[in-house]
Amino acid sequence: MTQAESKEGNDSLLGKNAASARTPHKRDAEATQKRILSSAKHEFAMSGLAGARVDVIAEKAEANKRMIYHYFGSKEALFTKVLEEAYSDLYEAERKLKLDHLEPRVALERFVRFTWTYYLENPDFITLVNSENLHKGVHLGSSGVLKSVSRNRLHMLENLLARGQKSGVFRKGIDAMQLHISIAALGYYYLTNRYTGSIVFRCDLMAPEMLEKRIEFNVESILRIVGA
Amino acid sequence: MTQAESKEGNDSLLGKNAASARTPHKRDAEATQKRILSSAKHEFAMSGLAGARVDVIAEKAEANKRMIYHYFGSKEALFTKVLEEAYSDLYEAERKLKLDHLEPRVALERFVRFTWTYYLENPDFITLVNSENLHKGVHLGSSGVLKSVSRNRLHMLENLLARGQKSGVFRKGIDAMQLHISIAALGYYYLTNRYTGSIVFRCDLMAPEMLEKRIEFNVESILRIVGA
DNA sequence: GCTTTAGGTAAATATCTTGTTACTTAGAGG
DNA sequence: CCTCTAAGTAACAAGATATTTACCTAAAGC
Repeated sequence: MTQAESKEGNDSLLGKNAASARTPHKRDAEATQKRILSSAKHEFAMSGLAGARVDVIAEKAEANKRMIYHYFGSKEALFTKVLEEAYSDLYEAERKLKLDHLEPRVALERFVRFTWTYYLENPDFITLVNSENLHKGVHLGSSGVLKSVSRNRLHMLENLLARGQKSGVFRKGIDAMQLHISIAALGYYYLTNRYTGSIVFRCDLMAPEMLEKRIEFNVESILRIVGA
Repeated sequence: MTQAESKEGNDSLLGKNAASARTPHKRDAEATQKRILSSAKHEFAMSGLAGARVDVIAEKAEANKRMIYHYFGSKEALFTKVLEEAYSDLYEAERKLKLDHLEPRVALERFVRFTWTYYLENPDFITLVNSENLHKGVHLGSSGVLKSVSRNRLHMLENLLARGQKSGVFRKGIDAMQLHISIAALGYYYLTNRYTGSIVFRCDLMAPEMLEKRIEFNVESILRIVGA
């Protein structure tokens, strides 16, 4: 080693290969917080609150443990922030769905498919929610963010149901909350229990053709539940 | 200690308050293992694999940590055993359901209610399964027990569907596995996410009248899904 | 250029936690 | 009664782990 590292040479420490690890990050509070949040989301999703390691979160964020405490205060506060972001992201994606102008059955089907696809493409969301429920919701419970963000959570579905009932394609008396929960349930359960499910049913629940079968079953099921 | 307990005096497995905690247990390998398993089930269900503490498991079992390693080998092996037992218990309860002689729709409804009630009365089962899925099913995957126990898991439901199709009350082409998963999903999701759900929907999902509404919705949903 | 401050680093600390070791003793079988 | 095995206890070792402390330095504002 000639003189390769002049001053900030924070090399090997982590086993990553390319340049990104070498290049010390420019001082950028916002970027560092983002890296920490992203890393934390991944670690908490992978190992849960108790299983995740602050050291690993810092390392994967290419940041220092000290920064975690500087920006977030504690491991639990970081977990709370991660959860809030996860919910915000889902709600944001939901809001982008424009279902109001669609025929009710088409709109509902689209919502079912959206929910499924979101879970499929954001597996972290599911394990984070599971972790929070293991902890009895204490982090979200004391977080104003979720409460404000999840206001009118059922509005869209209520509108949809009302339109469908009016036009006669949906039956009357459907509870929007029960339906919302059911739409989530049919996808969430399948995906969150994909490992034990694959063992119990002796097949790969994550095989593409199995996923395909599942979403089609879910769409048909929900349409039958609301059908007039 | 007079002689109060003759020999198998395994007092209240858990929630003991006064004397029983003091009285040293008679030497009884089987009883000790049972106490450890029961305590471990509770702790793992409450805190997950990473969050549970071997010390606490031993203490609550009124046993010694050493005994855990003596009888089960490691924390993970104990977790595996707890899981195996949890699944066996569910399957055992399922087997006791005698649905063969019932009219298909009645039998199916009974199965939906059974599944719901089992989850409701055995909340440990849900969190244990969640924990195992967080760990990608590695413990059950390498356990011969579950594999042998869950053979023919769909047999009952397949029979039921066949009978209902024959008599015309169920439509044709229903996949027993998809239906089985859906029956579990509608109950499991609601209960496993009861904390975050109560926050998001601003109501107590565990209030008796809410539970009542949910199971009725689930029964109707499943019957609609299979309806001819 | 100089000062100040906020972004950043490394090492220390105090506490936990799993698993082990060395030891004690009940009680079954002779 | 005596012996020997297996149930049980308590204390320890080694390594993690969350959080803090002491320190450094880039770069923004003057």
